[in-house]
Amino acid sequence: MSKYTFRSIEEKWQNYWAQNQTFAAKNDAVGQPKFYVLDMFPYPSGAGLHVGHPLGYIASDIYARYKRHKGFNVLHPQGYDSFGLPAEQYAIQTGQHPSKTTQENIARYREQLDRMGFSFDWQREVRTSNPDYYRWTQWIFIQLYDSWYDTVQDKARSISDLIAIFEQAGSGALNEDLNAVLMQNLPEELTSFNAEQWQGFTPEQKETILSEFRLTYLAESEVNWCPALGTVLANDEIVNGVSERGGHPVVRKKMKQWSMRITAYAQRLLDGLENIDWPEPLKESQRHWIGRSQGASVRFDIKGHQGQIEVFTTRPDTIFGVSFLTLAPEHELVAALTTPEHKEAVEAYVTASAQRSERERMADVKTISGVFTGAYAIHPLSGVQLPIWIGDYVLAGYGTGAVMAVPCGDQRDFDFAKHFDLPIPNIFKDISIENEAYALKDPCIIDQSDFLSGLNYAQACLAAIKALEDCGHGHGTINYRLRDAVFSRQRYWGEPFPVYYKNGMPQMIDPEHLPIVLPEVDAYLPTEDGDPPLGRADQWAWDTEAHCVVAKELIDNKTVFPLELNTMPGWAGSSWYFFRYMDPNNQSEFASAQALDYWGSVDLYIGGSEHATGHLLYSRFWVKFLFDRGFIGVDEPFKKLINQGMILGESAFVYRSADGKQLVSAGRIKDYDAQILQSVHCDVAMVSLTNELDLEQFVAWRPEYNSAEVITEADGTFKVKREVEKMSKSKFNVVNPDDICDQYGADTLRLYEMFLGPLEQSKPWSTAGITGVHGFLKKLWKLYHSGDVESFCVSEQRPSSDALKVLHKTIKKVNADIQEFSFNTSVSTFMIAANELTALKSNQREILEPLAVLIAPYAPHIAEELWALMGHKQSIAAVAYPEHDEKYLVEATKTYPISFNGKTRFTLELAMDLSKEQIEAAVMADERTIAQLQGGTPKKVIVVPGKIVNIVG
RNA sequence: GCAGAAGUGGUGGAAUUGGUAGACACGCUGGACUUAAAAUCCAGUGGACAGAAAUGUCCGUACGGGUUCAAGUCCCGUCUUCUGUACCA
Repeated sequence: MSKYTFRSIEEKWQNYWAQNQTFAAKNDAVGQPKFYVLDMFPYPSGAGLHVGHPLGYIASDIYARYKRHKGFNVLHPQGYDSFGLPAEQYAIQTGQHPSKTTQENIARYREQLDRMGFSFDWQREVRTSNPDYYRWTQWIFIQLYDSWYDTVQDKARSISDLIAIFEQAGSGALNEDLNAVLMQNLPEELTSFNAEQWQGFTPEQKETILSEFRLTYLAESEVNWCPALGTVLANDEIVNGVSERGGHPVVRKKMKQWSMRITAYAQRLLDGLENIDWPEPLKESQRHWIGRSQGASVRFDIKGHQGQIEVFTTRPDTIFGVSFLTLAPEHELVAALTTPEHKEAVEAYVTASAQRSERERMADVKTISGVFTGAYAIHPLSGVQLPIWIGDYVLAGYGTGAVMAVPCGDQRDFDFAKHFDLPIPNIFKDISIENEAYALKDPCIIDQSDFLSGLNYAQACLAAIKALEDCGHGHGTINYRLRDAVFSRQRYWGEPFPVYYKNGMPQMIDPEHLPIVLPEVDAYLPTEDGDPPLGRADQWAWDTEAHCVVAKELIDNKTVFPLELNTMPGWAGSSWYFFRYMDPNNQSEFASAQALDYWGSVDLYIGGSEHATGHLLYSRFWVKFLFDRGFIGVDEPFKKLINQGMILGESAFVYRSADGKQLVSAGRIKDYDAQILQSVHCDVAMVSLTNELDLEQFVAWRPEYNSAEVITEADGTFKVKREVEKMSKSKFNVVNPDDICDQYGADTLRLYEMFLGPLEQSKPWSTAGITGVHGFLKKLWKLYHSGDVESFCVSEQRPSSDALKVLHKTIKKVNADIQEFSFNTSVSTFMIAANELTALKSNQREILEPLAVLIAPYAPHIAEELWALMGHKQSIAAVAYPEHDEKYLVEATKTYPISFNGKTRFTLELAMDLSKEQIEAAVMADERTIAQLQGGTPKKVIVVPGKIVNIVG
């Protein structure tokens, strides 16, 4: 009866927690502090969970349980990021509806998660593909569409405010930044208008202007289009200019797509990083992604031409070092500028670089290429004529797609100038630019630069900007690398847009008629015309009278209109899900003000670092937007973030000869020419802990080796070679947590995953050490049991001071460890405690009750069982976490009374813990120090066994 | 190239943040129990040298310097490995 039967214990308590709603969070806990612990929710893939997935969940669960013991009202929910590509790919191949696949996968995930004893509040589960959920994703989209960013108040406001401004005062009421927006993309007649002119614009003209301000807008943007596959590909789906799957050619194609104006928030996204507790590397990569650089915008007039070329530079101090301009091949002025005699060469160059993929261009940085346009720009300060070149080292996507080339100060400009034999004026005093450009800003003086000569970098920048502003050819500015985010996907399995088109203009559907539910289609592929999969839906038109989705054939462009065919990207649903957990069943709002106010932001967020510039940036953007518009009260979603490391797999390789006729054991490969041997993955399930392969199983799995000659080790075994790789189905190195739970139990799995090493570090999975952790749990169990029959036995006697010391030492360490997220060392601490208490044969209630609570966050099942055996009726989850008492830890203090020569007493503060005997021996042994000791009471005495090293004070 | 993190026994990893390096665990070796195996328990386990033994001495935290009574920890330089990112003007 009383062996540690983990299977039945774990099942019992998992059922108990589910039935009693032990971990339900309250939205109205008066007077109780709240704590919100969140995991990055998973995409439910068909492969199920492997042992790497739970690592972060175990850590967050320990913390959540710990906080409950500490008296917090803890919100610890879980859900699914259930829109996504794999389910759609599977649908394309099999015709099975992605929603069915997704539901099956979720069921499997849930089963696996339940076995590990997580304290999730499942009442609050959310799924991004659920219409009740994406209804609010659509709602947020509409709010973004109905908003603009006011750079004066530095926040998003309703678009109706902007319309009111235009109606009252026209575009003149806008500040400089906002006016610049008007100048950028609009036809000239719309760039400046007064109130009457605004009133006179057609609705289309008004909309064209407004869409320059809306936080989500339709724009022509470039995509990677693969005609053969009939779909758009992401950058990482393209390898060497052809599609990863099938190797079909990919072209860049402009398509009308929704974009998110995240650039409006660039500065605030940067500033916000200062106030959140995130790992520095992750903040660093967000900073880099946002890529703020300060400099100047300079406009060059063009000889014999109307327009201007605008460039961005971080070095306005080098303005007199400019010897030519370079445009990106895609620059809009290229065609207009090029003189007839250079037309042919320029066109050839532009076509050639258009055919090179972006990746190719980036990879190939060494080759210098370019072509002269025949046109000249006028230097705004000196009036000198500067040749205008085209070069593909200038990127269309950064800055203005044009640079002022300063060969003496920039290595790329220098190389370009050398290659095409362009002048390289030196504007740095006493610095040689014979062989390379001088790119440093600091210890140099500007020379040969008119009024800038003699100034240093900072002075020259200010003076140059002032001069440019005075002559109307530039101004100081800040440039960001961050681009607006394309928000349309030509896919089926994503949120439909709440948008229909009236005369080609997008219209939002009234939020009260949401959700717009994903329609049925006959296949999950694009249409023959290249429309996205939603183009196949029959029921896909909007009836503006009945306010519902109707059949496409009813479209009459009077009351029934076509709906948007794109869907939203994966990050749409994941950018706000953490708010939905607060009030998951709300039918009238995405969450109630009361719930949002109570829970605020996520106190602790645990997940992988791969989301640094995706999910974690977009979420911050949406949260700041929702904050601006007054829907929520916080402007950062995640106060503290921890990246758990990845658990890697240990792949196993079998060596075979190239013709497959021989299999060679790992220890014998040195006898063979390495050239002719190949390694192939084999399933780790067929390999023992000593790397021995079960050949029978292997041959059954791979019958092609049925007749192969097997070269074994001397002892007749066949060994594989191990290598650490990412865990993946295709590498046959996946370890399923279910198997571990079957063999050792969930508590062992939880402790072992923590024991493997620091949470934030990546580490290979190896089952080798798991028996140690399992043995510890058995030892713990035995502490509460006695005798040969191992019956439950806890003594009511007072424990010894040694036992109390062990307990309080453990309490102190574990409390400190949890607060620092060093879960690995607290597992060791538990093991030490169990060893010491076993040695002391200490089984008193006063020791064993706190011990059970202490371990409950880590190994909740066994803790609950022991707690119940000790006669408690309520779950251990509600018990206060033990606090240590210093009085049991006397030896940890560093103050010792010392007497020698029979009479004198001193109180010494020591640099390390030593016994009284050791200190006295040291004092007596060191005659040199006795005089010093007699002179007063030293502050600090450095003692190592046997001698005193130093006395301070 | 740039940025960030790291380098400790056969292995995973500890080290109170400057105080006896190698906790804890795996593995290995020996022992107890057993007909035997498994399980369990006990002991040993960084290296070298000396000793029958307890024990002692020296060397040891990637490498080379430095600061300090004292350095895995702090400073300078070098090497290596990961992880991002990249013609960013």
